[in-house]
Amino acid sequence: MASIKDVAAEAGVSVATVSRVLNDHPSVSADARTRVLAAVETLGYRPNAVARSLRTDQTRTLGLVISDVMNPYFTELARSVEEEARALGYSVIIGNADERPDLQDHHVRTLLDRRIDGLLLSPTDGGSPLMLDAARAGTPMVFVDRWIPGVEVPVVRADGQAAVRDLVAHLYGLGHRRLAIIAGPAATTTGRERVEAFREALAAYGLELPDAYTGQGDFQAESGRRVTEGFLDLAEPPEVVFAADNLMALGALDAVRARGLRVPDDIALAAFDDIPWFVHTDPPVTAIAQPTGELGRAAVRALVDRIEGRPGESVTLPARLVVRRSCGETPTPVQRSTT
Amino acid sequence: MASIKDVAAEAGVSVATVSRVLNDHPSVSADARTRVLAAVETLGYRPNAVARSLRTDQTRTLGLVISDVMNPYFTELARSVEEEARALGYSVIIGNADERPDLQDHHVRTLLDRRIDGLLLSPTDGGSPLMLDAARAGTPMVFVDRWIPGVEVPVVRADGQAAVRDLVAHLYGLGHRRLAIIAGPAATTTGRERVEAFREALAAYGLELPDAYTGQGDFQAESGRRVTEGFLDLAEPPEVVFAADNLMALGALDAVRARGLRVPDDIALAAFDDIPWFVHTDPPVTAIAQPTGELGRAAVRALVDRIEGRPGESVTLPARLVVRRSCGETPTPVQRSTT
DNA sequence: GATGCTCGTGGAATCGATTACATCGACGGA
DNA sequence: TCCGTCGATGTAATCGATTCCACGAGCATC
Repeated sequence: MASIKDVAAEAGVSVATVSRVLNDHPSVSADARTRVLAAVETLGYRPNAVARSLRTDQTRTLGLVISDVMNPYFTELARSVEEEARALGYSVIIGNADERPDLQDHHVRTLLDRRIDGLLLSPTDGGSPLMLDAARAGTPMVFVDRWIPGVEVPVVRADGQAAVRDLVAHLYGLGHRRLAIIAGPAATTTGRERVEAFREALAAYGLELPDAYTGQGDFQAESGRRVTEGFLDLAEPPEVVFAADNLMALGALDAVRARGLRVPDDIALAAFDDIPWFVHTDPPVTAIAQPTGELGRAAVRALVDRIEGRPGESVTLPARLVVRRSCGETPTPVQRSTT
Repeated sequence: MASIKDVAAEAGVSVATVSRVLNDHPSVSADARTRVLAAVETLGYRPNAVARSLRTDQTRTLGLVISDVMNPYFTELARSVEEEARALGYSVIIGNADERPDLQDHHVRTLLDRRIDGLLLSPTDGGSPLMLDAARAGTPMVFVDRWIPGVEVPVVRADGQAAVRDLVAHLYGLGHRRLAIIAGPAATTTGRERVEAFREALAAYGLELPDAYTGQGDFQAESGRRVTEGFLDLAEPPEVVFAADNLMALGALDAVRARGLRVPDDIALAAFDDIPWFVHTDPPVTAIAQPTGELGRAAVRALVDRIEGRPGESVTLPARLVVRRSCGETPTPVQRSTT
């Protein structure tokens, strides 16, 4: 592959001049410029990003470590992150942690080794020493969706509290009283928050959330299935199951179907995170939708702000309830949108 | 950030020795080794991958440019690619082309600039000059899923012909005679092949595939919706719509639902690419499943073979039909699996 | 005791860029 | 005419690693 030296030789100038042309530095003669450009053309020269990064100490690359690529929510997040980053002149390297702390650490380490300019994280757990060290060492960092309390890093997330209240109102209105939740891992903020929001919303109606109705999931489909089976085995099964993410909802659907039962007649279902397929499931699933694209874009903006020396602010956007038919037919819907 | 020089100073040896310890070169004394390791530990030193790549001319990184991350099929492919690559000691940088040739070129260019060791491509179109040049210049390359005829590059793909024949047999057996297809872009191999396989399978039953029943889609949901609406507007609409990928099937489902019609009573639906949600759609969708994980792994193995100087072979794996209920109830199923 | 290994080590070149500094010619003002 | 300034350019240092080559010590062989 042609290097800057070859271009310099071809154009009959020094490498410094070539570099100046490429980075359009002002003091270069029109003549030199055209000769260099011609040489670049004939040689098909492309600057070596590796060498450039070594010298300038910046890679114009962002690292994004997400908990699970197979989760449509995170896929969409990743997509919007890449789009916004591209618009701002950055590339993105995605690391998939698969909800495994060890994999998460692996990716953070590789990204750091590659000297990415900044890190976008949606932590799987409470934060490994590695991550904490990186934050302390001043690596530009931003948390998306999930975060780690006590770390001085901007957080970009959706607030689901109001939407969960709307959901509970909707369920109560339909006559449901025994409500259960499939929770996410307690090590994650979203895992804890969603249970808490649910519990508080129930309390407003004088309802309890007994331990038997609090299943421990891990944001993966399989756990949703397992927990739902547990619920169905109870002497008094819940009337509604609220899955804390879309994959666990899929698992719940599997479990219900495997028993030959029907949603919502035998048991109702609602989920956190809305995805296109929920419109077409049997029945369409009532869900809490996050402004995923906005979150991704805001996170990138915050991170790039940090990288380029500006403050970089936390952002919290509201989630909203999307009512469909999985909790029963609504006479007068609480519905705010049907998208 | 600590560099190799700092480690050398701390350990009281030269940088050459540090480098030897890090790359466990044989001729290093036990004493030097322990001192270096201790220094690495106290400084929290991590080798700079950028500098290393510049010197060694290898990044231990693979580029993967896929047509659309939001498509669950490609997401799964990306995931298995990353897994296998990691097992072989490589990282993966994913570029999402969103079915847009310009974006595809953008990603190929950026990846090449970063001097990735090899490129995994699922081309959106017939191949830009950039891609063709890269292939000719000897960049290790492998095509996955889709490929470009006439380019000397291994291809890893699924062969759907037999499965499409099984599908048509199934449809014919259910009494369907007017079969339509939502095709992918003619610029892609999968776009063309699936139509051809369908047409041939129909011919075996003495059926035609009229132009009116061949809708032009682009592998995105919106096009599936548009084409399906066109079909439904025909004086004699088809009895079955076969979508050439899962997103267009989603669009078709949208269109059918929007008219207040039902699958399969009013119109039957089948899709290429099976995804977990198809089990839970209303009704569950009959689909042709590719061995996605296997494809991803085989592609990585072929690419790494190329990179490391071994031949690197093309691989073709069979796809298989998964019968569900979207084409009508089956008395005696052709079904081979129900996963 | 000289010769020739092997082993451990350090010095220095190198990868391909960017950029500080030096140089040189032209030009304008005094 | 002379000097200062500015614009265009080249030389060389630098980023952080790897690796070739040289060198000295220790040891076996003859």
